[in-house]
Amino acid sequence: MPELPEVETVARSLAPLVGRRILSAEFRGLRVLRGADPDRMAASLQGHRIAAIQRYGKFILVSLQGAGYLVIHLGMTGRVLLGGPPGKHTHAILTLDRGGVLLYDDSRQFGCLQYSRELPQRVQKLGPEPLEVPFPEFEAALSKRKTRIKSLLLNQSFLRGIGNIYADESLFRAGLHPLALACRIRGDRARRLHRAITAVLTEAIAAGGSSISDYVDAQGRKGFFQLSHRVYQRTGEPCVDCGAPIRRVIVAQRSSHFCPKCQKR
DNA sequence: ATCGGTACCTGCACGC
DNA sequence: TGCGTGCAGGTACCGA
Repeated sequence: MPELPEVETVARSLAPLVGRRILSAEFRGLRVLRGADPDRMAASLQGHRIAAIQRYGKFILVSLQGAGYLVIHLGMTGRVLLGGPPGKHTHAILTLDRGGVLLYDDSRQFGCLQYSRELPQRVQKLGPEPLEVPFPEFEAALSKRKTRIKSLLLNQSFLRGIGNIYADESLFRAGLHPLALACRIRGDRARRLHRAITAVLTEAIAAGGSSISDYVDAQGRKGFFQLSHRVYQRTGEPCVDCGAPIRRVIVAQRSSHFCPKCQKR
């Protein structure tokens, strides 16, 4: 499900939980706890009030008043839902005051929930926010990487929050081939990429993200940015700009969709 | 220090 | 109907 725009949408939809108290926590699927003890985790959460909920890259940070963080990553299929009956893939149930219930669902279990006093290492070492990184810093970072641009955009220590959809869509808008070498993208081409990333992410957030299969926010609402995808999962369909069939190649073990005419190395 | 390749899971669409 | 295959928004870890 979740890249920056989807996680941002989910985090925003959790806003009604700020100020509420966690009465209890129950964990079923233990894989999403990544080895943490479910009883200790529940004890760490119990009784604390939610001070803030924010997105950080693809993570959701739930700040507990004076008591650390509940750190949530949605993986590929994670969903956070306010209320509703628990299902086959419900791994966590948080009971809140005033009758609130927060469920964590995740069929593939690539996501995780973690309690931590400080921000965990893997969160701290993420790169800058794509919507905040200034162009000179972005260009300088590009110049130091010998890898292909598609791989680099997926690397969370380069920028935090971009995933497969928005990498492909950004490269299309910038007119850059996914296999282009990052260190050779300079000047005008770098500028175009920086602008494309900003535009794509901003538009996607405004659309509530992309609902590819069953992604919904915490209140069950779908996003509609999938209607604006120009290359992602459009293999064989005509390019919206030139009509050439969109092609698919594997880069960094992930599908890359691009227009062979509009996107140059 | 940086790369690419592999592993981890379940569900779905497709062809036979 | 059922089975095998390939594919899917993710990251962690390994060895080169």
